[in-house]
Parts: sequence; structure tokens; C-alpha cells
Amino acid sequence: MTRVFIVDDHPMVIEGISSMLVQLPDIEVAGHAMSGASCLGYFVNNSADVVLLDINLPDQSGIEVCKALLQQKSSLKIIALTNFDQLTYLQNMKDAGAKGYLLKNSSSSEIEKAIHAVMAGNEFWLGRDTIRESMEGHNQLLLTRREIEVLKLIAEGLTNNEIADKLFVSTTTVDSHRKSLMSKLQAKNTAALVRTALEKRII
Amino acid sequence: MTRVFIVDDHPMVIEGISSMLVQLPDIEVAGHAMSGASCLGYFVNNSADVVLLDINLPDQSGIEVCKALLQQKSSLKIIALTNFDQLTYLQNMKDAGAKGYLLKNSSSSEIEKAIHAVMAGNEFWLGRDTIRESMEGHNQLLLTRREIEVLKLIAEGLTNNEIADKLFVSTTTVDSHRKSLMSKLQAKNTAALVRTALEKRII
DNA sequence: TAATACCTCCTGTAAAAAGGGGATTTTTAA
DNA sequence: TTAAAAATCCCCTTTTTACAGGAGGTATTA
Repeated sequence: MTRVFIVDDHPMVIEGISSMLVQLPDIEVAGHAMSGASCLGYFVNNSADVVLLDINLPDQSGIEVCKALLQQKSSLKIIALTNFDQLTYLQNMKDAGAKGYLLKNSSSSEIEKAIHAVMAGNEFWLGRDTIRESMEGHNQLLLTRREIEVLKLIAEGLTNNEIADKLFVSTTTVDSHRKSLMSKLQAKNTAALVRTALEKRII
Repeated sequence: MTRVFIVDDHPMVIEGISSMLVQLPDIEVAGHAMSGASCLGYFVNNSADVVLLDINLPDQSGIEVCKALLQQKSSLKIIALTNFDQLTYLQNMKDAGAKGYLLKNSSSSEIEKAIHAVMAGNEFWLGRDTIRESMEGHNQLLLTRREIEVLKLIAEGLTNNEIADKLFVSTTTVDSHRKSLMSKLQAKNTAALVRTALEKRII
């Protein structure tokens, strides 16, 4: 029986993954945490085999948590949980010792496959194309590093001009990124863009 | 020992209030729920003395939950939890049988006072001016019914023109509301407005 | 090496929003 | 009942976005 611990600050994700996992025969949900601190707190007196760890946590980055967890219990198999947008940070998770990753909208069978893979001592890293495919099925698209950067600044209330100054590029470049953001996130103006970005937890 | 149950869909609020309550001598946190359904589920087999109940829940309105809870257990003392913006719905909570309300950023002593008041059989309703004062200390301002309505539509990506059509008012009126929203929420453009609104959980 | 994705930059037009000012009527609360 | 607050409406100007439609350079990789 593999014991899985879930770390994500979004109730929906925890509920969704838990409900899929309880239906699997040889997998058990050991518990969950909604912050890095409470996750680390859990592992002081408790344990698990696999940790599904969100990269975006409210108090500290999943990368830090990953390192800290492995220092405490090096036998832990950590699988990064990520939204479609945060692939940039995957390399860091790998470097921090994670054994695989999953998209948050993964199917039950994908999650099962990943857990079995890491328990068998293998790693579970999908290629960029596989991600792309899996996301296109869900009407999602990869955002690039630069696009995420611009998106964050837009949401902070900066204008194209201000963003251009900050990133040392021209205003038209910022506008290009803005256009592709709106097209990728299917937002017809800035308000919808910011809202979608926050709801999809991209920023 | 007064047993308090907290219902709010935001982890931060639950953590915040819980951590304040555990420090109070005669108050105990009975548990928490993050949706109306799971709250009602809890009270099937369990109980508490006081329920701190958010008005904005993901699945159903706090007002419905309040009524349902009191039908199940009429002795429950329900205190509405609200953000600075949702005062419009307070009267409904009162009608639904709530015994008082608290702002989510209330101090430990205010929460204690409210709990003791309802346990003693009194009600705990602050006047509009008291709220206003307490909010000005936190750099917050009351949003009106109409402003919240406009804000929601802005965040959905509607333009002033579209909002005007929807609400059967003139575009300039919508623009006025927009201006006062930006001034109240201290946002310098739409992006910041939407972000602040989502972060403060107004919409 | 050829394809692809990404980042960069451009022109131009039209629509919306931001910022300033002010005014009237209707609602609400004391 | 009366004052305050909210909701409605209008003017004007400038700035910012939205939309269309490119194009060149670089880096990765099949």
C-alpha cells in the first residue's frame, strides 16, 4: 500500500486528486497540507511514501519545500504538481530532487502511472510535446517565460510603457506578448486576462 | 468551554481565526469546513456551540447554509463572517437567523466579544459607522451594491458600454462607478482593480 | 540543416479607459 | 423630516489598449 501526501494550497486540487486516489486499490491518501510550513510540520512526526507537491505555495516555493523534505527523509519520492504555465520551474524541481511531475488536471491513470513509476525507482518526466498534447486536449496552452513575466506585471497594474522600461524592451514588444497572452488565455481585454490568470493560478 | 466551528472557503481565514481562537482560554475550535455542503455534513453527526459562517461560499450562499443549519439545530449561535464589501447581505443573514457578525480582519478581542455575546443570548451587530471606522483603520472602504455589481462585470471582461447595456444605465454612469471603485480600492487601472478585487475576495 | 518556437520590433487605426471636473435625483438612516 | 449617501447623468482631454498584419534574429532540436 503506497501512502501519498498531497500539498497544494487550493482546496479544489486536493479534493480532486484525493477523490481519484481513494479509488485506486494500492494507493492510500496519507493526508494533505495547504502550505509549505504545515507540510514540513506533518513530516516531523508522520510519514508517507510519495508527496505530490505544488510548485506554487503561499508561504514558500515548492522547490524549497522539496529540498527541505528530502533533507529530512531522503527516501521520499516527490512528484511536482504544476499548472500548465509553470513548466519553466520544472528544471529547478528536478535539481531539487523531485522524481517526476504531474499536471494538475491529469487523469486518474496518469497519476497512478506516475506514482507507480517513482515507487519502482524510476523517474516520471514528460517531454514538452507530450505536455503540449495533453494540454491541448484541455484547451490549454503553454505560456512562455517572458509571457508569464509580462502577465505578472500587467496584473500589478503596470502599463505597457512601464513594463517595457522595466524589462528593457520596446513597448511594441510588450504589446506583442500581451496579444499572445490574450489569445492563449482567450481573454478579450485586460480585465478578463487578469481574472483568468488568477483563477488558473498562473500568477 | 465554548466549541466554535469555522466555515470559510479561504484557508487563510480559517488558519487566521483558528490561531487566534486557540489562544483563548474558554474557547475551543471544533473544526472547520470550506464549503456549505461539508459544513452541513459535519453537523449531521457532530456539533458545536457557535458557527462562524462566511457569507460567500463556493457552492451555496451562507444565507442558505444558515437557514439549513438552524433547521437542523436551532440552538446554534451563528455569526456571519464577512469581508468589508458584503455588508449588503447582512440584513439577509439577520433574517436567516444569524445572531451577529464579524469582519474577517477582526481582532482577537472582537471575536471573543462576539462569541461571548451570542453565548450569553445577546446579539452582536455593529452599526454601519462602527464598521466604517473599523475598516478605515485597515485602509478599507465600503463598496456599494452597485459598485460590486459593476466590479463583477468588469472582471468578467465587459466594457463600460456592455455593462451599461446590461444594467440599463448610461455609459457615463458605469464610468462613474468604475472611477469610485478605482479610488476606493486604490487601483490605478483595470488590471490592478481586478487583481485587488480577487485578492480581497470581493468577487 | 531545416523546422519550430520564441523574442524582438515595426506601422497604423479604432476603441476603451483614466483623469479631471461637475450636477441631479432617489434612497436610506438617524 | 432632514441630512447624508448612493445612483444617476454630463462634459472634456489624454493615455492606454485592442486589433490587424507584418518581419527579422536566435536558439533549440528532430
